[in-house]
Amino acid sequence: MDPQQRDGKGAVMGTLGVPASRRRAGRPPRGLLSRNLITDAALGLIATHGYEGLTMSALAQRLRVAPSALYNHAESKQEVLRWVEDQVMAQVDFSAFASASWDEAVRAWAWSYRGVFATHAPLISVIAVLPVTGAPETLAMYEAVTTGFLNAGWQEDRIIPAIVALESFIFGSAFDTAAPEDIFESGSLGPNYPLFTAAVRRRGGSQADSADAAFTIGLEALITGLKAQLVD
Amino acid sequence: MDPQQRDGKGAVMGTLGVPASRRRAGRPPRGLLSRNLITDAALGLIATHGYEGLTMSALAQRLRVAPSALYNHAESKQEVLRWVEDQVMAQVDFSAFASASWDEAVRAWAWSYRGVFATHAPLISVIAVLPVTGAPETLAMYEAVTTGFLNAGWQEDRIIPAIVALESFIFGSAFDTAAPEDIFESGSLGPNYPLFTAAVRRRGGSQADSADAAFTIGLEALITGLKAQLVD
DNA sequence: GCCACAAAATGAACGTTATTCATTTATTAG
DNA sequence: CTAATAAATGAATAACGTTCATTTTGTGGC
Repeated sequence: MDPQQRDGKGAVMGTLGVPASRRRAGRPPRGLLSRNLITDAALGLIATHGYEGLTMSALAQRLRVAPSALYNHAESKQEVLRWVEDQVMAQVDFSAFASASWDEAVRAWAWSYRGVFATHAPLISVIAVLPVTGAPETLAMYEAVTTGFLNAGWQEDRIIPAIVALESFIFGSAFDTAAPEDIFESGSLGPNYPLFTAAVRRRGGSQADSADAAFTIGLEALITGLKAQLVD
Repeated sequence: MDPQQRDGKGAVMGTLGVPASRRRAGRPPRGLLSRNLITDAALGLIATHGYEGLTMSALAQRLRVAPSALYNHAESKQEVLRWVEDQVMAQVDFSAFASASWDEAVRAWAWSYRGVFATHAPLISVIAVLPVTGAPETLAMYEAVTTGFLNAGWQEDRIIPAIVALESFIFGSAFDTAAPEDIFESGSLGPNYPLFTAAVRRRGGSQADSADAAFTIGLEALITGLKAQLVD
């Protein structure tokens, strides 16, 4: 797609044509790349072309640079992904922990968290396993959430497991938002599974509605259940 | 790795060496491939070399066949992955729904489910979005779970959302089991986030223990919370 | 029993992808 | 001023999924 973006013809040109200015090799007077520039370009690419569109070549093209130039700044694509991850995490709104009740804060935070990662599902498998070391935005979120839990009277040793449990549910739910309308359609095999098929039919509404309903039910259950564990 | 599995030397050979019998082109007398053979080989490959090891070339090599031969049976690698998926789903134990109480059944099923997908994490992003159409093992599980919910007195229209909520938590938790020991180690940034850092320190034990603890807390909270929603 | 056609294999391509390396140029430290 | 380093290009590479022409074999209809 998009045959030759730069110019064409190996000819030296310049005799007539528009700039076309292919940069010659060698360090340029002023740097063309930086961690921030790369991260922003990656986020832009993801926004317009999705995660399949995020290739090192496309990234380089968007930055008007050769692909190999990226490797002077990032060790690998994985590292770029890590930068993106922290930026994405910064979009999660945890402000409610500073003001609202524990219930309300968890609710607001969880909805925001799921919303953000619904559009960044491919990051989930990376994030879920990635140390937070060197991810300041992520750490800032955890600090705020921890504070909220402490203020609500949570025991210190129960906080991290509770956060992990909530996050697990949020991540799983983020995947669910991308599920197609017919995910539970059993097709020709349907009659073999009558109770399930009937239950699926009772659950009306669009897929977005279904995903929201499941998230609501699960989140409220978690909030209730966690609070119950708190008192004993 | 494994330099030349087939033979070596372009020479015709046969004058002395062992069989080595490189199959000549053309349809063989008896078929060498089938959906089942391919699925089993894929599962074997995953078991020994993980999901990074599951390539079409490796699959072909294990089946002693040229890579292109696979495409006479599977449309794509994605399709092979779908076959694998249904086989993996068959490993989930949902038998408790036939005998135990709702609480006990959900508990047993969820632990089994998480255990299975902890070793098949790369499948999660596929499964979570894949229609169940034509996946009999998956459907059998849903039918059994639905039955268990009905017997426990659940309203038909609340069952699917509840299952989806539980699954979301299970999938997210499966990712968590693969997290490294130091996932919450804030490193040099630590002092900036004192409450979080302290809470992390209070959570002792290995990563496996931590993951189990978070899963226990979340699952018990979900069970409690869902039951609470049931009565109102 | 022949014959056309479909099915199933090989092996040689192809287009992407991430990544590496030699080379060139510019900035910066001593 | 000079040596080292940083940052770009462009060519090359290996791996991966996939396609295609070709060959051989099985099969169903006359």
